[in-house]
Amino acid sequence: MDERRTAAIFKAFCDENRIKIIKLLRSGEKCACKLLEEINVTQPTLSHHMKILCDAGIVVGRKEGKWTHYSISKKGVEQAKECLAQLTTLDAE
Amino acid sequence: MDERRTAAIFKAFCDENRIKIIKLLRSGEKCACKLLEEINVTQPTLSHHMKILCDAGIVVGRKEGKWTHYSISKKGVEQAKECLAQLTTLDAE
DNA sequence: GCATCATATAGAAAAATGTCAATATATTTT
DNA sequence: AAAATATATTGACATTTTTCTATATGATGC
Repeated sequence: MDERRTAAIFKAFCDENRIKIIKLLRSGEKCACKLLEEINVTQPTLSHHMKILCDAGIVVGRKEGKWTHYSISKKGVEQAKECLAQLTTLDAE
Repeated sequence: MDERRTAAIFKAFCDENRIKIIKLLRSGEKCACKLLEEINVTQPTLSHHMKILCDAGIVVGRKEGKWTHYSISKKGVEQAKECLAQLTTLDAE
């Protein structure tokens, strides 16, 4: 995995508002309007953060009518964990 | 773990130069001057990144005479892994 | 003590990121 | 079709981060 992609993945976790969003999604899928009620930013700012979280692969959005439902991506989380493990494992000597 | 601390931990992994530094340390402890040879930044910039990595707990510095030897902190890495796991595990229903 | 080497700190400039107001798009409802 | 609702995009501004130059600190060797 290249450095640029690794950085993009972990950008999901290096902003306090995004961490709050991820924590909210631990209890299950939520639509953007529900998330908006719970974090103290405007709607365009939330939309911006959701894009970064989706680009990182940590969150997925599911469109249904006029709503977008967001949830934590099990697959994305696994990739992040693997990436972290690979990055921090010492080389065999 | 609070959001501010979580963000500080993952800041270690969201800059391309810091990821390069971590990768260099996978082969074992290295002094700052050795790292400086391998990444394309000035000495004060390297020093700045090393501070962020140390604050995140991912890297530790060991002073020996005029050198500082940096290495990956097994403990810090474990904490980061736990933090990531906790953050991304769905709540029990 | 003075010169040298390795690293850290201070301060400024440049680049990236987070934020908001305004507006666009797409869907549903009336 | 028009109004209302949910979300995305645009563009501007503020803050934060990254980077540099210059300088300071601290250790070693003469």
